[in-house]
Amino acid sequence: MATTHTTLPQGALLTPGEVAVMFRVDPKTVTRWAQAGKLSAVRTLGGHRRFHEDEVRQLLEGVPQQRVAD
Amino acid sequence: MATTHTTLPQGALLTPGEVAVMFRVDPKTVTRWAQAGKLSAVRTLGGHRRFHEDEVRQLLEGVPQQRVAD
DNA sequence: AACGATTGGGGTAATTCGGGAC
DNA sequence: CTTGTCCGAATTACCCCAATCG
Repeated sequence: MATTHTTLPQGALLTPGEVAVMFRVDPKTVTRWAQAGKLSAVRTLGGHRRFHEDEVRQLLEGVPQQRVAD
Repeated sequence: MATTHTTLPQGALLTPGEVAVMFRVDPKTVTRWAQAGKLSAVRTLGGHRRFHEDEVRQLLEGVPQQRVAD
């Protein structure tokens, strides 16, 4: 397979379980974050969520986000 | 406005493995999507499946019909 | 024809979903 | 107000091995 393929415009995707491990929370909590719009989610054709690794990493590193209310 | 896509130029074809990477799923899962009719598949003469890059990209961006908020 | 890598088909674990309550 | 756990049902992941791909 050649490496000159334009197949990943975004980046890697993470499963809910992987994100849960990174944040040390329950996968269900990650789901709630997605439902609350705090996390962007891509859906598989079966309805499962996949999260952008870049976004998760930024949130983990404490990159300044936009607070709703303080 | 209507479109002039009576005969869309068939873009590149993707292998099950490539589609699997894009969705962060197992290649077998992509096969099941094809069997379920959720994905249009082109068959090689040997029976292997190939998928339309355009269709896959659309599904990734989540634009089946109407989906704004989650 | 031979080769490594991928795919297909089948079966069986492991995740995830969704709702709802505590 | 957020998080973790419970449940049933659906989806997905990993195991095998034969066939196809390039």
